[in-house]
Amino acid sequence: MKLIVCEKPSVASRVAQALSQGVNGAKKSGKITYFEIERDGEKMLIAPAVGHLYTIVQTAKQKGYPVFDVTWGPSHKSSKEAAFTKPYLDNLTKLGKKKGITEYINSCDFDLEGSVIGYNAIRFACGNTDESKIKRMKFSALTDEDLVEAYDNRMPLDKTNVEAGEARHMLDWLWGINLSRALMQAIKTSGSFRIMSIGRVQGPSLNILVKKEKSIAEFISEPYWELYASCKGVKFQHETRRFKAKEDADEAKDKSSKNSTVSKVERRVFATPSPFPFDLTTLQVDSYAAFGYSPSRTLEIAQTLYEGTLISYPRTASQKLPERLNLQKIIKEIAKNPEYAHLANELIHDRLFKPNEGKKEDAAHPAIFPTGKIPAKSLGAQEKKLYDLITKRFLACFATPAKREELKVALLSGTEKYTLSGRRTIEENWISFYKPYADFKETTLPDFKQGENAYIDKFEILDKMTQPPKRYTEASVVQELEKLQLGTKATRASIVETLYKRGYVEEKQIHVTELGMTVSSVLEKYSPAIMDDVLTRNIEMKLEMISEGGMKKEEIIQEGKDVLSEILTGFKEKEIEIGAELSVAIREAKEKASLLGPCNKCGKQLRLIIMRGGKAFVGCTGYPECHNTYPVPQMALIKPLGKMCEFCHAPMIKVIRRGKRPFDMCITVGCKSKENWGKHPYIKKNADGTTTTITPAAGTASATTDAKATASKPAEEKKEKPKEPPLEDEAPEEKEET
DNA sequence: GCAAGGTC
Repeated sequence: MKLIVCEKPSVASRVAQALSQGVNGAKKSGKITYFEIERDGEKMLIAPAVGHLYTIVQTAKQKGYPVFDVTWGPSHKSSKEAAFTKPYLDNLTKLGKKKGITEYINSCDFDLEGSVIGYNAIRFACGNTDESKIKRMKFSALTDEDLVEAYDNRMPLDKTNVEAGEARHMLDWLWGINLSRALMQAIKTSGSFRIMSIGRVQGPSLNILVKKEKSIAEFISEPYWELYASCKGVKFQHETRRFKAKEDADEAKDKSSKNSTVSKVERRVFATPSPFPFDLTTLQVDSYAAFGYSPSRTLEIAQTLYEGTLISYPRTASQKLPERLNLQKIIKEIAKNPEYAHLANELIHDRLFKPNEGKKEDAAHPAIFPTGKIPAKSLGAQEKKLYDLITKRFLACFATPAKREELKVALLSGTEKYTLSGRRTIEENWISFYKPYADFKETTLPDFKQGENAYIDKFEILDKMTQPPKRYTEASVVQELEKLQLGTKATRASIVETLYKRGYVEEKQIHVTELGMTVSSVLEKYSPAIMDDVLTRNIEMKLEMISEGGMKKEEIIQEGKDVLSEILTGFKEKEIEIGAELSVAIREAKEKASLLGPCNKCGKQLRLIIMRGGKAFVGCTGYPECHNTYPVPQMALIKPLGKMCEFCHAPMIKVIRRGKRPFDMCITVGCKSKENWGKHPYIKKNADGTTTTITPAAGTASATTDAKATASKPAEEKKEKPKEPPLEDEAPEEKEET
């Protein structure tokens, strides 16, 4: 009997199908599905992992740093978030105990992580210590042919890949945990506490943002002038786009004449190719642009669609859709959906079944595509939107290039030349498939003829200032990280999220906070390697040496420990100094997180106060002279927004509750701004366990027995309560931090 | 509690 371990459930099912030639063989072990099939007269078990089932843990229970002794332990024991891995691990343990297993086959993705996932599952979960019994399958597509071939030609255990992968895990842990602890320890010496982190990817990611912050701070805005001539209702700009001195613009204007001639009319038709299929990063960028969903939210929604078998695997870097996916059939399936029938039928009618592919590839997965299954009516609003984006994008890839026209007109006015250009779409083609997500500027110019006399109605000089470099958004950082090959397609979004969570960065147009700047400068001084992507390059090189057999894992890890040990010693010596520097930024961050704005009674600052028991309210920094207070929602994370309510002019706060949509409100009880909230009924939990649905507008209440209602609130908040925020889907994404 | 990397 053979046991095949796969990286994830969907692959286990594919492998089973391919190797059994269609016989299902699915078995249930609790919630887990594994497969028992027969091949060449031999029984085979095919079971899924769910990514890593094991993680690095430290060998001894020790709190400080440095810590260098680590080993593997079950993921589910290390964090609550990994609880979902336990049943998969248990299932492999159970199957591994079966008698008569002669061969264990690692059938995970063919990369370093896949080699580690499968190997750890086989040795730790299945309990096999005989390495000669382990084999490795290598495939780059999940087709029957590829899988059968990979099985027939299975390789011996790829031990060097496993070792390289292990080294990656260890080095990341050692660098990350030790330096994070060093930061926290330094802060403790100054009497504060704060969770800090830094790592091989976080460091350079923060660095990218810090560099931008510095370039903005150093930027000196300079004035410049633009000169325009209005003619036939459109504005021509002087060929000198930016005048550095007002006098020069004035002079050019003086040399111009209202009676001008059209000196050039140039028309050019050009093709705009249809878009590439979505890889994860591109999906995240477009989803951010279209809906404002953060990259990690987009991945979450995509994961839901994938689990509902509406779209293919979303964690892909591929921009290719191979023919074997049976694209024609998918398009025909989509044509059955009234929402997309007109688009899909157009492709079918014109026999357009070949997509315009991009360059990027992914060894394990094709680009993201809809499966053709028609979504249920009950699909959530956000899921529906993302599905729409993915489906229209998919269809647009097959459509023909758009035709656009560019028109350039030049005026000769006195001795001066003015130009104007505009672009418009002549044939939409793929653009009509990708509406409303395709966004092209359409400028239609009035008719101009070469040599014609054109009268200029007026000249205009505009004062302008040069603008600082644009800030990154979450989506554009993810894109930048991909360019620099930092992190992976599946982790980049969460890395950026971590920087927010640590308070190193803030706002949608990303600003680095004082804390982020200080962390960056401290590490730049004591451990510059962690802030530089050279560390990643270096580690990648070393890993390659391990997997090619030129170096041993132990050597590389020891080398890392030696370098790190020196850095940590230096850090420890300066702990108090570093702590003092960081604590200035932390105090500032804490204050910023609690101050709301001026008190309407005494003019001092209002402050969010959290009592020992966890109860929160807004008080005045002028206490005890000023007794002004406001209630705020309990069981919630409250963040000052730094702006005032337009109705009552009291400070606004953001309310973030576990498992709910964050919302903004002012702190005034019964403020006019909350009137509209009453449009939606809210559910109140009664003392007896029943719930009451209240529609504030009508003032009526009806009892129901829905047990899953919102938590009850303390007494003084009840006045504030009949005002649930609007349930609009359009609210931009917010981070949950509770 | 701290990383980065898989995945439901």
